Amino acid sequence: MQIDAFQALADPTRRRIVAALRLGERPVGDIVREAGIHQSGVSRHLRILHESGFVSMRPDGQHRYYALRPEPFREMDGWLAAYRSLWDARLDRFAAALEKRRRK
Amino acid sequence: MQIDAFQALADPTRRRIVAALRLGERPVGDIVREAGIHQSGVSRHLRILHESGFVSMRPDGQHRYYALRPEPFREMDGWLAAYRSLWDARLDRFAAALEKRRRK
DNA sequence: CGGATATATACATGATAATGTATATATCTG
DNA sequence: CAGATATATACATTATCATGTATATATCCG
Repeated sequence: MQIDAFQALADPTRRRIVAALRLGERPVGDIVREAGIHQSGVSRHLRILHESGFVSMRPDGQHRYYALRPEPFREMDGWLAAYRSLWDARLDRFAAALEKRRRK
Repeated sequence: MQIDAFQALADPTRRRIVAALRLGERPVGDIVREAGIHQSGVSRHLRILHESGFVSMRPDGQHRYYALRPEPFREMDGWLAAYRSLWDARLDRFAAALEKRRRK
């Protein structure tokens, strides 16, 4: 994996692609229509999203279906968790409770 | 504000700086010691973090104290929320409901 | 005032990254 | 097999970015 989750999301076009996959898997052609850049660029962005774990790929004939994968989102959420007390005291308490529960 | 929260966090050194501020405000000198790059680089990173809303600055004599601000973290959490059903078990039922709906 | 300390900025440089065009590869259809 | 369609990749170009060195600015202290 060449680049990390944060770097993968740094590019706005990649975030648009990720958003386009929110409702389920899509073939590249669909994504190109929403991305606003050339097909070759979308293909490269998809490779980066794949390498960084954000998407899976399922070939089907001449199509390739891309779909979101949960891991990097979990990772980002884990990173955010360390700062959650900064802005939401209630959530912090909730997280502590969850943590306690998980350890039982 | 020139760059967005995702771009601000894309750089590992900036994430190290953010981490160094987790326990409260620090003067630049402290941060330089933890950042692993030259003072001028830290200063530039702090400017970027400031412009993207991640840090506040409080001058005090010849020192400048930087501290984390909550807004961009909230923003990131809001972004993540749209994908939470992907991976958060508590939201599984919600996701299933959405899926069912989409197929109709 | 004058030197020391803390921080920011200008400049040059090397690295990385996003993009389009053109082309390659694979698969489908007749 | 031949053309059409879907996707990926090579290449060139341009823009952005991280970094160090050197210097500027501001504040402190004697």
